[in-house]
Amino acid sequence: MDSMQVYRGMDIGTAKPTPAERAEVTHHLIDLADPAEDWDVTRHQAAAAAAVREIEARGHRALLVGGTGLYTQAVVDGFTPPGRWPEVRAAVEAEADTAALHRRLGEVDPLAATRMQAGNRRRIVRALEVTLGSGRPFSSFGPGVGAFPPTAWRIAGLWLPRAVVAARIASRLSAMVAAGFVDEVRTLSGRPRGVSPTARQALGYREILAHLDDGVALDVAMAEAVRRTRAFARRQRVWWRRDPRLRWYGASENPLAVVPALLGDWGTP
RNA sequence: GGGUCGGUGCCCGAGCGGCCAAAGGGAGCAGACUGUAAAUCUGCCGGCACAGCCUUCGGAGGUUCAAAUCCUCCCCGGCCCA
Repeated sequence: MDSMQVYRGMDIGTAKPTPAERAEVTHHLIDLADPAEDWDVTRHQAAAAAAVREIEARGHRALLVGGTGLYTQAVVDGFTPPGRWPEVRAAVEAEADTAALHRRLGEVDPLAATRMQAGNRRRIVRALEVTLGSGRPFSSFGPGVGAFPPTAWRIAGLWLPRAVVAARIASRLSAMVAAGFVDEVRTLSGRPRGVSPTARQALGYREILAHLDDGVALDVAMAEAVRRTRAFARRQRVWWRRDPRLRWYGASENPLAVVPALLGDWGTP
């Protein structure tokens, strides 16, 4: 349920499970959207909820696998993200000074203002959009991502030495390129409907698009993709490290080494 | 052998007498986060007994109140001539 595997045609670069793997274990939340569409937490949450219902109706247990912190936690904790107010947003966007926007947020929703960093324009704009658009403070829509309420889900994290993670990221990308990643992106960018802003920022895709469209050398693009993927891995660690409900499982080299311990903990209901 | 351009903190790379422990990237580290989240954003980043002190800008000398910045020699690279 990685956030980018929902896109049809984005297979190699998202490490989408193969047809053989999917025949063995049913995977959900895959190929749900056209690359020209935007995908977001709400859609993701709805799709995940539907999948879980379906799985449990079959008497099975659902496994939520993925590294996108917000998306996964939105499912686990049942976030209820507020709606959208495009006109309000446009008006807010007109103010170029991010610091001024943050001050404004401090006036209309002080709590929200403390929850986000003064330079993070994207988040500040969204909070203002919601507060001004709905007439309710953005912060009233939920306790924030640090509440960690009790949950029926069991949460596990896989922890590998950083050098191992780095090496795996680099070799994984090389393997993807060898498997035709560049051609996949070429096909994608040639599509008449284009690639949505959300889809085009996927790890590896953004860099290969830059190679294809802007003449960035392939090796430079790949190095950037590796760099950004490592940064993402770091953000995954940071996201989950603060969640006291999560239990880490460590392996020194091969992540599969963790399976026995995991099954040991999960075997009993 | 001659000429020339260069050697800067973990890496790349600015600086070109004082305002320089030295711009800016990268890496690394620590974080933020309820509709772009594989996104976006913040802090730290020579050492220490830390409003100060110490050790850094290839090496050794020198000039100066003061040098990463100027001079001399040496070492090491790139390019050009031989």
